[in-house]
Amino acid sequence: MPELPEVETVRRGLEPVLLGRRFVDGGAHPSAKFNAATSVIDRTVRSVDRRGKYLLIGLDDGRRLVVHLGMTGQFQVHEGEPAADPHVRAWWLLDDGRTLAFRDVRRFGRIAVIDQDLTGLPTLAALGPEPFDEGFTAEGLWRDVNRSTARVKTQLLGQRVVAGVGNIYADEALWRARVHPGSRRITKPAAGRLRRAIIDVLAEGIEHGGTTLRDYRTVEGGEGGNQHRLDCYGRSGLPCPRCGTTLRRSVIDGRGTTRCPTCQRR
DNA sequence: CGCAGCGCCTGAAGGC
DNA sequence: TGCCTTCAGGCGCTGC
Repeated sequence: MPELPEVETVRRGLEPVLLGRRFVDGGAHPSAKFNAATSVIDRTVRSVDRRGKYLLIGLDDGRRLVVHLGMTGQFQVHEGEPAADPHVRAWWLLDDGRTLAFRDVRRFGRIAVIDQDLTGLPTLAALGPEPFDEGFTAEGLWRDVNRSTARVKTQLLGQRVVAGVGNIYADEALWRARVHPGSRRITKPAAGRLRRAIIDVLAEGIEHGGTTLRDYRTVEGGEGGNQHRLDCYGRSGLPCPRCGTTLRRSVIDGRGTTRCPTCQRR
């Protein structure tokens, strides 16, 4: 499941491929989730950015091509024509002869073209602070989490208190900060630890090229390396790396969740 | 306005 | 072996 580190790794792979290139042809799955892809034909790429889990490809007419990878979305670059693949939902021929393909088996991804003000995608416009920006503070995290009655993990997944965290990095950050994922309120010290943990697990995820559990691939087609460094996510039944207690899996608001029963108390 | 709940998708894994 | 069921989960949408 691509989260901020995976999307950032993809962004870094796309940038050298796309910067300055013009889309000279393209095609898309007829679904409204993908068919905007063809409206960028004849446009030139001016920037390749990321906001939360969204990729923002800036165009020479001021608009942006926005791509969300969903659960199984991946980009591939081919020299010339790509091989036939029923899971490719959109493709673009570039002016250097290469082809960029967006492949998404489960079709949870989404492609849109929006104006500069981002209002074309309300969820994007409403995202919380980028975790690496100054605007993401312990004070703000404490205030926002406690303003709602929802569980802290659910709020992290909601993209409003901070952008870019998904199920893997939520479990990792909560474990590292020793915060119970089901808590509805957190103390100021806990908010401070959680902010630090979120920033660190995401930065380490980027540093190691993202977490490949099944579908996630880099633009070059490789796997990430962060799956070998997880302390908590997906490790139910194994000992907590900090205290040795057996990690336990449960379901919180419908999301599979792993935590340490000793380190992460309410 | 906030939020809970459901639906979207399909391949993999588990049960019998 | 093969069929069937369950699960994974980010986010859009609906309705209270």
